[in-house]
Amino acid sequence: MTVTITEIAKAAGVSLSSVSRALNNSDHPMNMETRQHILRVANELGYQPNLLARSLRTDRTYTIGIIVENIQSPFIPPIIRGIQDFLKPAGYFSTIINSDWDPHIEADSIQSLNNRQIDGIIFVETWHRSSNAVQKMTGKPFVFVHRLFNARCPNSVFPDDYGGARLVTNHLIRLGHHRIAFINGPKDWDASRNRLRGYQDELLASSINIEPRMVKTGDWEVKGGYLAAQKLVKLKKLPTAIFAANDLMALGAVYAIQDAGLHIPQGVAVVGYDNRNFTGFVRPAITTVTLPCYEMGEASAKLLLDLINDGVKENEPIEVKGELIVRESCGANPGKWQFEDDKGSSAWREKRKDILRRWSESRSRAATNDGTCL
Amino acid sequence: MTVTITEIAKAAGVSLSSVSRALNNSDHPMNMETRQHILRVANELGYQPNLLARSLRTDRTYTIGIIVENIQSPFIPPIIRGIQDFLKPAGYFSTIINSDWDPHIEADSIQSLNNRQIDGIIFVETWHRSSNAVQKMTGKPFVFVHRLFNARCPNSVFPDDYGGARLVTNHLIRLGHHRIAFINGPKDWDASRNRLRGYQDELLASSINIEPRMVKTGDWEVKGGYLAAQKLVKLKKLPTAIFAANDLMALGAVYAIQDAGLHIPQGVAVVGYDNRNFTGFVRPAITTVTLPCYEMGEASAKLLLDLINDGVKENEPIEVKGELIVRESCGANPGKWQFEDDKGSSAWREKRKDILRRWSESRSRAATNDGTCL
DNA sequence: GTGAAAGCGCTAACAT
DNA sequence: ATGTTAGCGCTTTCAC
Repeated sequence: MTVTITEIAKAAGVSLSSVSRALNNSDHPMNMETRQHILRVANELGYQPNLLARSLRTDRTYTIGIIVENIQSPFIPPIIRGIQDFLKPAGYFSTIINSDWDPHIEADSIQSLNNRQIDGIIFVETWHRSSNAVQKMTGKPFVFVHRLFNARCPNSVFPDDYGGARLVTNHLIRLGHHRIAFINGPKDWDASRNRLRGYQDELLASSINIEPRMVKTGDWEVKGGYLAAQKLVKLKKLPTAIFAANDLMALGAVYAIQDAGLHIPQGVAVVGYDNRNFTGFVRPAITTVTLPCYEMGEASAKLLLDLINDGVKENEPIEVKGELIVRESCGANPGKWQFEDDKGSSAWREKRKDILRRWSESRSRAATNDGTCL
Repeated sequence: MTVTITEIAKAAGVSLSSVSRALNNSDHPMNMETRQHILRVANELGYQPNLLARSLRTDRTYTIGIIVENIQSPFIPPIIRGIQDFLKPAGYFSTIINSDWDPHIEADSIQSLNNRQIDGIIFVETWHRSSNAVQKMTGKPFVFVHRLFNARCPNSVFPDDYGGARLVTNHLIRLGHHRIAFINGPKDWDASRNRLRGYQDELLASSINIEPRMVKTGDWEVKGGYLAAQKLVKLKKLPTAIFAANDLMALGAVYAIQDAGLHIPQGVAVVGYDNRNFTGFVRPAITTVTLPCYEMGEASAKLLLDLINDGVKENEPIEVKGELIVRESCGANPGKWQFEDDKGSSAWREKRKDILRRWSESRSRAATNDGTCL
């Protein structure tokens, strides 16, 4: 018993087109009273538009596809949330697909999304060229966000890893460190290259020698950080600070330093990168730079919307800056540290205040829930 | 220049209906050769079906809605992944919406999803009755998964918190512990109630007295675990083991025990609950029980599919069991511990092997990428 | 076994 | 300012 505009037309004693015009707030000239009348009738009948039918006519679904590596990866959910928060006011929904790094799955996904007539696609954490797949896009716009290799391409959004690394290095130098070691990620990653460059350039800017033996390569994991730091701690001239290119390796470095009988930050200071959730509640809490996932999500959504609406084909790549989060492990906050809850990314924290208020309201309502459901 | 079945019909010299029948593998009787011919022509023309148009006719979109509290919450992504992995072979896509615990947002979301003619909805981590909202569902099936309060309702999937707590308590008793303390979550949560019951029943089953002073209430966060354990450590008769109702509180307990100058697990053993990612790489690595998110996702997807296809209205609630993950903090693995990577939930690990293989293949391809994109 | 035709619910020319 | 009509691309009854 779904009510259609035909029903409304009959009930209101007008034509289909008038109903359509009223409901869509069309700029076609129209009598204010009939419009009000139609709206009232639609409301009384409990009209719900069939967006499928509308989309079939208008060639716009207000749905985008988000193709991610794996929704369980740590950086993906905040990126998605940024996208969705930006897209929601514009009336867009999003369909999320995991590619598991598989070009075939990715190609199939693109095709399926196209068959569903989506308005555009955001690729999150991909790297390959998807050339075959993208050709099937039949002219729909698409955007890359946090592309892990060769990040700089048109219509893409990526983190300012170079700037973030300079932030960290500068912070350590200001704290008086001159012997700063660097534990990098695998060499072929853009993030590794850019963070290394930032580290080096900032040392140069302060006229500090870059010593190759102070730079080790890890694997992005705790273990790699541990092994690298173990070597650093055995150097004749000990580094006074270690900058790890991500938080997991920073944690590994912390362990290696502790196992060597040294204290953090007094013996060796440690800084990480990414602002993973655990950095706020491990001991010592780890100073780091945010990987601005939420903000990258927002930026990519904005970019896609521009592409959909304006038809500008090629935009400059967009670089999003991270923010230094000073905790215990760098030594800048001696004795001042308190536990930090496990509450997600930084731009998100702003939004969260509001949500927390609603949550507690809702909670009190739930407490009086009689236990039956529905 | 999109090609439609009309095009195909012309090119193949047959009627629309034949094309449709051929493409849909209809069971309508049909000449094998014409079918083959049509399929060939469709393929040559690069035909892509317009699923919107099909759905408008068939009243089935092969799309479901997933309404989550917040996609950034730790347990949500693995649940989503479980849902999507189960739904994918059946050809379903999913649209994800954040409700931020707000009943109004939830109601709006349900309405929007209905307007888009989705086939069903999975509610993830909700609790309120959504009564107004659900009435707008116009008969579409829906399922609750990991409902946080009053979990047991028809067509719902929830974790076996009771059984998990018994698993932990039994494990500790077998390790020789008799004085086992419990740090619970806030009292009004189902998870708190059920985990407490499991703890108590397992003690009773081993004829161990339940001492009220051994049970403290926390806030699910590191800080609450810390404060609760601080009190426990000051008791005249020290507990030899502390079971915290989640991993964050277990970590807080670890800190409190360490701050009291005791060792883990020799002085006091600690066990958590949930199997959060950090439990594998903090020191000591925390023994815990998995919250079976991925599996709950799968179960809820299966349930929804049954609801969509069979029209059975009310199914028994489904309880999903967790699994004990023995690490360092309980003392069962002295000296055997190695770093554990940050790699997500347990059922997921199985699937991951395959994916990792594809990743490395893909990586080598990426390494030879010339840097241009698209 | 094949084709003609109706219509899913809606929008947008094109009339009036 | 309102109404009539022709589709969007597809499935499915109904006729032959």
